[in-house]
Amino acid sequence: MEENAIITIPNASKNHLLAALPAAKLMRWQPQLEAVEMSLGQVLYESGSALSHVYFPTTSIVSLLYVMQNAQSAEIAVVGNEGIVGVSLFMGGETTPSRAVVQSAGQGLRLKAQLMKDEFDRAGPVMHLLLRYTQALITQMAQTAVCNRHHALDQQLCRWLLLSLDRLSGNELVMTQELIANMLGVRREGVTEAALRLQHVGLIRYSRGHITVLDRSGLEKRTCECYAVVKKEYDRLLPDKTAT
Amino acid sequence: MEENAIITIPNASKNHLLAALPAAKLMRWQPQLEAVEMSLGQVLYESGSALSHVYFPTTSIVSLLYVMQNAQSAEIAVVGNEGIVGVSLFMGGETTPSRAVVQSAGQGLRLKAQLMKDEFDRAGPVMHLLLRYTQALITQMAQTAVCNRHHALDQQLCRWLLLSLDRLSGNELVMTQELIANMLGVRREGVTEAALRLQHVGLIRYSRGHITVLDRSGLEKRTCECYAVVKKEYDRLLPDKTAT
DNA sequence: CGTGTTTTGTTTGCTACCGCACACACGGAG
DNA sequence: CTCCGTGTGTGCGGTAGCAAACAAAACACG
Repeated sequence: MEENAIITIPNASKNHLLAALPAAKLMRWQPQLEAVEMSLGQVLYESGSALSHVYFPTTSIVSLLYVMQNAQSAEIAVVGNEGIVGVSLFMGGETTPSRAVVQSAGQGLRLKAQLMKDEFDRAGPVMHLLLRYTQALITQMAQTAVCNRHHALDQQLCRWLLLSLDRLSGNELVMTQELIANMLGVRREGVTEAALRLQHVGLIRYSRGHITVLDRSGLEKRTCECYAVVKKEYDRLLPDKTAT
Repeated sequence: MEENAIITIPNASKNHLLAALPAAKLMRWQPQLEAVEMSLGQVLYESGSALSHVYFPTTSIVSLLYVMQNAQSAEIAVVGNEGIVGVSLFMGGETTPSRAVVQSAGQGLRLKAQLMKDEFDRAGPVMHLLLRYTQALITQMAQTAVCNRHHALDQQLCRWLLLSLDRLSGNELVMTQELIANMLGVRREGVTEAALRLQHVGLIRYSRGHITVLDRSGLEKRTCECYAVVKKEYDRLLPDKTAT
């Protein structure tokens, strides 16, 4: 269960949420923040199980997804270096019906559940920051519902690529079509066809689990409004402090 | 804009959230709670606009829905006498990209935005109650996304009827198929066909905007797991105080 | 170098839902 | 009673995504 390799360099705050903390607060947290390596497919928490830690991804991406009784799945939201995994901890429910899975391997930091709760219950700026993040997450979920209802697979794939890209640096994703299909809750063949279409118009290049985005603005043109709605809401609720 | 008829009987707390407040707290709130009549189709808040009040439905149902640029829509979640409309107020974002529309006419209570914020910022039991409610709402949204992805219209209709029924008393809904179609984000004809199927097996009776549920447990058997997941989460996070 | 595995590409029906067009039918207003 | 508006039922062709089966690459490794 505790298979995370502990890294000795507590890779400061490449996580935007941590970076947005008051400097003094962050200093106080440093000793408690534990750097962890997150491997592809690793489950951070299971549906209905209590959380031992909250996670702050830095170079990894985590998917929140619901797995149905018949093993079909659908992504609810995605969390990367802009956020935190485990909001149900401070929201008061302790558990959720969804599962958190590492979708793109990389590093992150984690904090013991009790410490997170104590800090939240101080009801200071940290709490308000976390709540604003949670609202952004809510918007992402809402838009996922809309997108699932109305938009074609091509557009959804573009949205998904863009959301993932925003949460990593670089323009390459390590991700098989099979994996993407699980996230989007569609057939793998459907993803193959959609990806081929994107490839033929020169937006991406695909090769055995490696996607290179060649034309980001082209993707933005091709996707549905859902991406922009979500992006705008994250930018509004969590302005980038490093820009000041 | 202020078209709500003010009722003189401040119909105490048929709203479960209000009922779950500490008695002393509720007493203090009473003078500030304004009873309002909510009419079918009334918009409580518009996408992106600031909230003047939060609403506690008592005998009404409110849909949170997203309206796309091309005027298609999809319901994100539904709020009735178990909840509150306007969580973005205390979550800190002030606005959301969705719209709140009265889906079933009836009464409710409302509270001025500033009062709600002040109370929330006390960081006491009220805050924790509201956050637990918000988490339940999150689950509903997540499950809406899953349902939109994977389940057939018949099952979604059952889920929707049950969710609405849980938020009202009685076994009748006043609701045209056109309206339901807008909520589910499907064609009106699709709803007609699904409703006919439910009618033929004796689960409901439909007549010009009036749906009578004849066999509730039959609906529960026919719907997808999404309904149970959401119901269970509401029950878990917001245990019914009147039962004690 | 060959063999097995993983990942991607292709094909053939099939079904649920869409978009459109139109028929009907109930019920209130005159 | 008749008319008209709002709801509801139906039929038709079109299509996106499904399910299943299979082919073909790319790679990994003995």
